[in-house]
Amino acid sequence: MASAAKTVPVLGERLARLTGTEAAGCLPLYRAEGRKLLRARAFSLALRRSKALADEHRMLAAALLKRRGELCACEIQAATGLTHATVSHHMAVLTEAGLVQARRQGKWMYYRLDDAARGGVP
Amino acid sequence: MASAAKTVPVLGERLARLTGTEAAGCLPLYRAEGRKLLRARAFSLALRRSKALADEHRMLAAALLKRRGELCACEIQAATGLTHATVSHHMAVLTEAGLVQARRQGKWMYYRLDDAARGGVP
DNA sequence: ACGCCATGTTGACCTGAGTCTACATGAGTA
DNA sequence: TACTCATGTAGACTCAGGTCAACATGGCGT
Repeated sequence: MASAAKTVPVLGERLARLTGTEAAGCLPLYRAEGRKLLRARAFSLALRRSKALADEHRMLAAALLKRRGELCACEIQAATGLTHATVSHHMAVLTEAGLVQARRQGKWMYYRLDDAARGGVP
Repeated sequence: MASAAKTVPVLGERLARLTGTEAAGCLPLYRAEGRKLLRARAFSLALRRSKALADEHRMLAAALLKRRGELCACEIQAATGLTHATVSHHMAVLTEAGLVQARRQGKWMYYRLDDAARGGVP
């Protein structure tokens, strides 16, 4: 891009002035540190969990599970006022993020909060 | 809606069968518990924080701040590879959520992670 | 005062995600 | 086996939000 070719050297000079290092080398150093963090396993796990709890209804379901211990899908549907399809979608997101464990008993599906996820849920 | 008028009584019967309570009364009970949780201050705070960390670049900025202690806006820009406008927007979101504190020194703007926010950031 | 530089703000665009209806699946039951 | 019920899945729609270019603000030096 033309914008990248224009802004990047300027930013490099600013960083060189700020850190006292060589202008050509300091910019890739910052980028490398950022990319390394993005690839870390702990990073992607924390991001998945934050994204899973970044919805009002999912956070509500998690908070209910924290209080009640275990709830049926239809109970969560009643508490949230959503369609059963939407509830199923939300619970799948929470389960895939490792925040909720699902258990099937006959026709009913029971969910409970994973112990590792109690922090972050009010 | 016609859908609400149709699905709500059925759901009430299911819940009554599940909990052993009266069909007419148990559905509003679940809804009331949900609404009460949604209004709680701790709930909205936790939701704001999760939403603030539910973005790859904001989580990256928070993780960098956790390691470096304090960073200039242009350093975060270099590490994320974003425009300065986008970085400013993200840092405002983190600041409003109470996860990051901003400090102005001359022309530069320094950010650092709030102590209460270290959990949840990898 | 004037100009430069680092950052904040605005407006528009566009992708992603929450939501619903409709249909599919799977478990219990007659 | 056929029927019913609870839940999962697919596709479409809609809107919040991430992104950038352009402009505005505010601090420092000359």
